[in-house]
Amino acid sequence: MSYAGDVGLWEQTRRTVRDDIALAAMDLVVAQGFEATTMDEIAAKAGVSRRSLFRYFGTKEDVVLHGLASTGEFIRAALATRPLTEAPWEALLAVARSMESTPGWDTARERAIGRVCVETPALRARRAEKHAGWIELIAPELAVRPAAAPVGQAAAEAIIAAGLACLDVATDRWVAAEGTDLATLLEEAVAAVRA
Amino acid sequence: MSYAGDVGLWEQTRRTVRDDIALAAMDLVVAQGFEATTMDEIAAKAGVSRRSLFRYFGTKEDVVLHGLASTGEFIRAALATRPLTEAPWEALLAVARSMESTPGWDTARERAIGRVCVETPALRARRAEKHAGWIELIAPELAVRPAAAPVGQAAAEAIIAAGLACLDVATDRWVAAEGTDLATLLEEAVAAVRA
DNA sequence: TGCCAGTTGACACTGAGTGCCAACCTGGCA
DNA sequence: TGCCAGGTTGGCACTCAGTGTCAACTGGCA
Repeated sequence: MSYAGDVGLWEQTRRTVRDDIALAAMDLVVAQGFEATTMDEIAAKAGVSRRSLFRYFGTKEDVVLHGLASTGEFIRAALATRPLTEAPWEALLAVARSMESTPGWDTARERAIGRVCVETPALRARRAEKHAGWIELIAPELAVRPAAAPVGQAAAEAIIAAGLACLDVATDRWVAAEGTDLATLLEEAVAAVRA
Repeated sequence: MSYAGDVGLWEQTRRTVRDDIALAAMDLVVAQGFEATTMDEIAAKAGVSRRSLFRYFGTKEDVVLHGLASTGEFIRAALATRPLTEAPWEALLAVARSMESTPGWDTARERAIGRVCVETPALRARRAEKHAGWIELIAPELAVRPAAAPVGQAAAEAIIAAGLACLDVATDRWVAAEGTDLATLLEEAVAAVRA
């Protein structure tokens, strides 16, 4: 297991280039929309060849959703730090609340991504696909809690899937209405589901 | 509001052609996989031009997921027949149980679609997209129940989103393991979420 | 200086999806 | 019967996402 920093100069450079590309792409997409932005434009703006762009990101959706790449692992890691006695839903909500105050969290950027997702079916779909990947990643971490009465793998998957569904509903509302914060909307959605 | 039959000869013919295309596509996809099947092959097998195929179905995913086209409306209509005193989750589960015994339900076909979805990210994504569309369709119907204590639109959306997430988890397990029926797996998932 | 491994950019190709247009029904009307 | 109007079909050309291939480049190392 390694920390983010000790991966050599090559990997470090690659990450910087990835971030630059994602940033350039976001500018273009916010300005002209996702469909109207071509990979050629993104490549040109990022100062990289079209072919290299496709080596950094497999699909156009992935460029815009770059910010979500490490979120699944973040949630899993954050979940591992919660006390084992905590029940699944409480642990998940605690992790969600902690995200907004984590270093690297950028509310404006998240909202921009959310907005683009709302108006672009292809991005919503890809985001859902990423969420599906998180389920398998997080479920084992959730299944062992609470230590006294562990839930099964199937139950853990269902809870996480439902939680992410609540997150999607909350995000839609968060993007649409200025003012309320995301964590509150998420808690309301979860409360409705558990009622 | 009109019944399925009274839509004129043209529309009837179109529907038949659509069904034929979807059937032909399913044969090819089950045999060779989704990615390896081209729209040209589907068009050829269905005896229609490539251009017309794209007029019947906007995307390749839609051809395979044709069976889900009317499911959202089916759920909404079935929900409308449930007693208004029933609580949201109970009404939804009752509708789900009723689906397997509805005319037109084909377990083998549903399982085949589920199997293809499991192994094809693009199809999972498109299916999730369809589910998202159902939420807006069904939420108003759910929000008015139970009549004594109606839930808000936001709460209704959260419940449906969570229910569909449970359905996805249940479907994955249903496809993977022969034997158990889908309704039972769904009930287990919902029970885990509500615990 | 020359070798090695990984990266880059150019080119060509496949396949999804779209706009356009001419040919073709089909039902209504003189 | 013949003609007209609206909608359907199929062919053609096009854009764009995504992939395979290969030659040229780059930094580290003996």
